[in-house]
Amino acid sequence: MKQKRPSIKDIAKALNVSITTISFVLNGKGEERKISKEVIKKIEDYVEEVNYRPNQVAQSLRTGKSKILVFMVEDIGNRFFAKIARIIEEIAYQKGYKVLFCSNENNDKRSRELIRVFHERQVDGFLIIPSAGIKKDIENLIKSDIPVVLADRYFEDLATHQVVINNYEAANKATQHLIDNGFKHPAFITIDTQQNQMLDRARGYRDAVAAAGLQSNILELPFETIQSPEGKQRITELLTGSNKIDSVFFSTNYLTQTSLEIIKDIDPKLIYDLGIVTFDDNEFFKINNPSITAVAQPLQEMGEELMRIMFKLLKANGKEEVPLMQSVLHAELIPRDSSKKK
Amino acid sequence: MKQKRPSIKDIAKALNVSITTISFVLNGKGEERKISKEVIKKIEDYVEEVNYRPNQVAQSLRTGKSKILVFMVEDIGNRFFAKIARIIEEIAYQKGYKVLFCSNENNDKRSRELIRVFHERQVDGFLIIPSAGIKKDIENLIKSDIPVVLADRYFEDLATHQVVINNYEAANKATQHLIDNGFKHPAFITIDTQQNQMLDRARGYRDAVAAAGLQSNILELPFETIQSPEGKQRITELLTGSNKIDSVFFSTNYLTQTSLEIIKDIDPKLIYDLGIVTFDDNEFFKINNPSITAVAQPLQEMGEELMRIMFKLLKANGKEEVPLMQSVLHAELIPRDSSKKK
DNA sequence: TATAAATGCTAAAACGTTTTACTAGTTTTA
DNA sequence: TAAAACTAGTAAAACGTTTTAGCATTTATA
Repeated sequence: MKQKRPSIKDIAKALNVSITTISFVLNGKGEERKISKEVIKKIEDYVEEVNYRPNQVAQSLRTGKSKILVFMVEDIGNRFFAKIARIIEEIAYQKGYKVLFCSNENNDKRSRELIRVFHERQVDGFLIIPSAGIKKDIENLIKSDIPVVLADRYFEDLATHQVVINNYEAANKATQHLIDNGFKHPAFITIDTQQNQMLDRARGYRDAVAAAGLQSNILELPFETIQSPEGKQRITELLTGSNKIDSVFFSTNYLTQTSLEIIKDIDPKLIYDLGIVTFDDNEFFKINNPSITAVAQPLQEMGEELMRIMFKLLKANGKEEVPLMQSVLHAELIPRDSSKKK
Repeated sequence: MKQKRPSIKDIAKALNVSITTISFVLNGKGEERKISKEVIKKIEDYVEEVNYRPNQVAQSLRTGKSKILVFMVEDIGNRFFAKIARIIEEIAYQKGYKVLFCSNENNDKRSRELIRVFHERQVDGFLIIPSAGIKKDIENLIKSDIPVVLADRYFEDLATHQVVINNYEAANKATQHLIDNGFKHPAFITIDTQQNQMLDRARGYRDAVAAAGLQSNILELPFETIQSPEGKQRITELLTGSNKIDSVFFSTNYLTQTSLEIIKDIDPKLIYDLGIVTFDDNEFFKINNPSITAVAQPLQEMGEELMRIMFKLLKANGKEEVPLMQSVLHAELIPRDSSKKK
């Protein structure tokens, strides 16, 4: 028979002290509240003996704190997000926090719904990779005095704590790298979005191309069409079209994945001729033939920085004013074979 | 100024009805409890108007239910787990459940700690990919009448609800596939563990090799050493050693990844000669040169099945006895170029 | 016409904590 | 030696729900 977990009340009865005293002792306020050594000892021993654990739900109700953070990403199944999630989980765990992950599918409605649900659940803080249209919701969240840190992207005219990378510079260098290696017609494949990280990458590409006096060639695909026949058709057209390109820079990992499949379908040899650079590294890029040049985001650092800021906010506790914390980390270009001129 | 969220008490005051009545109406028991149409309407309208949402922590405290499930995996950053996580998240979401993911690093102590923490947090159910030494803990968890479903592996002499795949058969076929394709010396690289899914895969390999009258050649690496120089050294030895092997079957994705790196390091051409089959598919296997033959686990189906069982258990609610639910799903061999005899 | 049943609602306990305000006794201070 | 301060606690409210038991009225029944 499943016996009930002991509550603080049971302990009080067993030891013949008040609930209050026990609570003080358990929260390390024994000394401060002048509880005698003996009583402290007695309580601690008994708690140990019956393996008492405070009911955290009751604690949450009383204190309004849940020790739960939310990390909202586009898709937890995507390597980029999953890796950061793992890092965040680890850091949170060490400080006694749990992390709820959720995927917004880059969809505003879904994002909104998730924010609402978790806000109700009294989570202590939000780490968010925002979809494009939820500025207002983020704003409201911040107004309600709950810690919020954005990652990967942000909103132009909304002051938020955030951790991003130098997208412009990284994209610029990556494009430059192709040009330096002798490619004359680098194309850029990206998604059609107003998200600033993508816009920055596009700017980086455009400026590099312009600086070299070359022609810019950008293909923007709507997010939803990437896996669809239509999206694939457009990529195929770019790769095989009359507008002779000799290299491609992909703005994000799922575009790379889809496109590499297409490249293989069109002509298995094509990958050896085409110059390729992609945003977001992957273990298999090193292994691939040819190995794939990538802009590697500093995942570990991003996770650490996000949590550093989050803990600052949690500590400030909505009481003291905290200065805006905005970090720009540096992505690293990892040159491999795919960007060598053949 | 951050105004407080309205509580049921505030509504009671505003509408001049009792808290009880409101609670009944909100929980859809209005009719049943003979609350008049007008009062129901009044309450519903007002709730809508002030956008009232019940405090879920208070609900949890009172009901003992949290609407939170835990999915414990080896490493949420690993593709296999991340993909299932995504599927589970989606299904849970539709039924109003949230999912807490956590990584046990294949470590018993960590697993134990996580189970304890979440049990205290009153989560409603556990989906667990167990590390090898936590049988006792799983047993206790089940005894405490909380829904538990194991995935990917299970314990020989513990009756649990579970979803696994036909590891023996899948490994057997994969090995057979190499043999059928003309490879005479297939090796098997796996991790040194007592986890039954791995033992089954090893058996599958061994039996296939024996049936063909060939020599079995197994390399077992301790989990911790896989990324270490020592582990790499042993893989290198197997691949280059005197014991001439012509093909390899990898028992799990991280072994494949590490090994492919090593193969590339040893000799970039080697991958074209060596026969390769791996457990766990990956988007990049299709793209790779040569494309890599893989045993693809039915991720979608696994997630769905896990949740189907979980919801059955949640519905039974510890009251009624439920029959043991154990599913064996079928992994599919996807033949690609890496297993063709050159 | 008295009683039983149905109607429409509410008071209050309970879930398990934290925290504020208090007390009774002892010691120190002026 | 009376007042102040300290010691070692405790009682009870509060967090926001759900749920049991019950209470007036009104309606149906015998």
